[in-house]
Amino acid sequence: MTTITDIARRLGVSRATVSKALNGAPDISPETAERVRKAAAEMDYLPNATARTLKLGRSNGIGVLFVDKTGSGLSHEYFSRILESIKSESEQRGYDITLITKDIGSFRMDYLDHVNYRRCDGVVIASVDFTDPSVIRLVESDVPTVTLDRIFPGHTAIMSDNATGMASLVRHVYEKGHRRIAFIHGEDTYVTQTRLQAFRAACSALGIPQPDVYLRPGIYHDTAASAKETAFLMRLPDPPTCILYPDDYSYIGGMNELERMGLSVPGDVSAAGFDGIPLGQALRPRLTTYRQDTDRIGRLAAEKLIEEIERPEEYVPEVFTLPGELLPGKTVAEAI
Amino acid sequence: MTTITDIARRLGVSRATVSKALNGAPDISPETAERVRKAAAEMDYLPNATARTLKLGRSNGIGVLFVDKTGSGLSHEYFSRILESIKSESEQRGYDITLITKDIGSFRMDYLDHVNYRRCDGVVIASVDFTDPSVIRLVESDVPTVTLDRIFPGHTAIMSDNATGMASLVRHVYEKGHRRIAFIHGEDTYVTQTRLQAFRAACSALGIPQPDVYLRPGIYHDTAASAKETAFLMRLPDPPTCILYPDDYSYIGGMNELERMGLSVPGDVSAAGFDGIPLGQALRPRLTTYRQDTDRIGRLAAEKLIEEIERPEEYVPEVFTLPGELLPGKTVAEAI
DNA sequence: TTGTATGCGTTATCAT
DNA sequence: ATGATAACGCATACAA
Repeated sequence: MTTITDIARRLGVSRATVSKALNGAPDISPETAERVRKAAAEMDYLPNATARTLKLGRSNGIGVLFVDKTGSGLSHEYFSRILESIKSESEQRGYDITLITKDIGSFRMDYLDHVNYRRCDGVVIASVDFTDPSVIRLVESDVPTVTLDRIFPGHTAIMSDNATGMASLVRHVYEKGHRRIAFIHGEDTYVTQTRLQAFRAACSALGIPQPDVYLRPGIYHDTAASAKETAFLMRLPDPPTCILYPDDYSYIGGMNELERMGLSVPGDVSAAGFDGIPLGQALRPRLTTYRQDTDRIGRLAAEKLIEEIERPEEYVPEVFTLPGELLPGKTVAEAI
Repeated sequence: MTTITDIARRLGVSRATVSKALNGAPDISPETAERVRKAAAEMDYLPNATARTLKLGRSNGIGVLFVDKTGSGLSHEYFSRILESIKSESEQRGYDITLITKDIGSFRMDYLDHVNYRRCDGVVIASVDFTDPSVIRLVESDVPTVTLDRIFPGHTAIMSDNATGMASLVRHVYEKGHRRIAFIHGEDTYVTQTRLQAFRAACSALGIPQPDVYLRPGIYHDTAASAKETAFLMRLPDPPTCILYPDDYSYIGGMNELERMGLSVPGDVSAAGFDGIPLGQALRPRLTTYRQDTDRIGRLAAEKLIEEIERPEEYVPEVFTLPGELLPGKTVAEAI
């Protein structure tokens, strides 16, 4: 672990000189700068992030907050893909990633405490309960934050285009001839509200009837809940001809339930998911769904967060809505 | 951000006293200790990890190295589940997690450099190319490491029981009557070698013929490679009646290829995967596979790593082999 | 029992 | 152009 002091000693110069040379300060002679750089390379010098952070109050690290209420956490394919893209974009820009949590060890802390404890320069907030006071406290602190799929006034948010996604799904199944469309939606979140609203608007615009009983409360990423609601829907006197699921993964629950009931997709009933994860595309019949652009979502989140960190004065918070694309599969048949 | 100095000032004591009181030093009077603790709580004091790390040379943070050659990285369900369990176990024990990479920003560094840069107390190494010199350098350094699915002499390794897994799969399909069993294996890694060896041993023990042409080189988590090898196998004059895939995910490639060829699973050919991820269990027919215990693997890795960090003298490296379980699905039919 | 002094590695200010 | 010095927040050896 060679330090700046080692280099200074070897070259017979002061530590200040070495530091300046390494950081490209203008008041160092080109020859000295070169000597220092050469020595640093030879001695495998690497700055100590800890010392630097202590001195500068900046860590060159960002925190990522990922708490999935269903407990599936990182293993939720949609979010792990986003994490992956946040990570690679951050690295390129010189930041590494720390996973943020509550209550690390015996320390009782909330998210903001953890962020301060590690001096994270900013945080990407994804997949959390946005009503959690700890989350609110973090967002309202002066730590730069970027939220995913949730808007906080005065902050940057990256939104997957849920409204357009839902609208295009409804239009798609409408064009296939469906008029009795049920929607199993996720628990009450901003995303869910957006989708519900878009669902209703699209149905109205197309003149599709909207019986209340076709709107079922499911849970994201929860196959049991979808199974239950699927059973409920199909036992209705007037069952839907198409069911929209909260997400691709939860469709599995419905799929299995339908099989149990002796119903085939899309022979007896059509279905569509949301997310566009590989899982859905691997199913047979291939799932009709709306693909969210996880790669761009993650990259943009990291990019904007780092912009805010590095140029706080010029930074203007914005809401970005990223389009996805309809992925027509084989689970929506022409309705009779 | 209140510091130890703020507390000292408010209480009219020295910073040393505050520090000692907070750390439960024995040479502080109970009353003083109590006063300090109370003030700290009131002032929302939280230690600054950076300063502490600089002083102590320990960060209370561990690094996690996760590089998937196929580029799927964290989005590989098997690994993201392990990461999730490493994370929750570490948190409980007072450590948080930094994702380790090469070349962060303009700094050219390898894994060990990154670990030193952040002063990680230890590293869990998973899913990497273990022949990469950067990985070797990290393992051979004196940073405590725990590897997953790969043994390095003198280090702790957590092994999923690949040998038993492969053996039980072979036995299972044998009992279903299969004698022409092909194995599409992953790229050449320790895990692959273990499975290949177990496959051969099991076949020998059961008296199953092993034509070389039934042993195909696939790639983990790569559907295209499995598709290609599947096509090859099924065009053989004497095609197998059962194909074992590198993992559940890559089976998808084979499944789709078989469908394209007009062959049904398990009607025309049987198949099995490896991993036991939800994806496989969601498929219809449900995939026969061997489930690896991601939860225990991750927890044990974190537990052992932290033991080594905290009690380096007493620590004895060990190799742990964690059993999984056969998950009989519907993709292996009784052979004629 | 408490306080003083020192240093961890770095950078920034101010002299020289 | 270079160097001496202080400071970031904390913990510890040693002094009082």
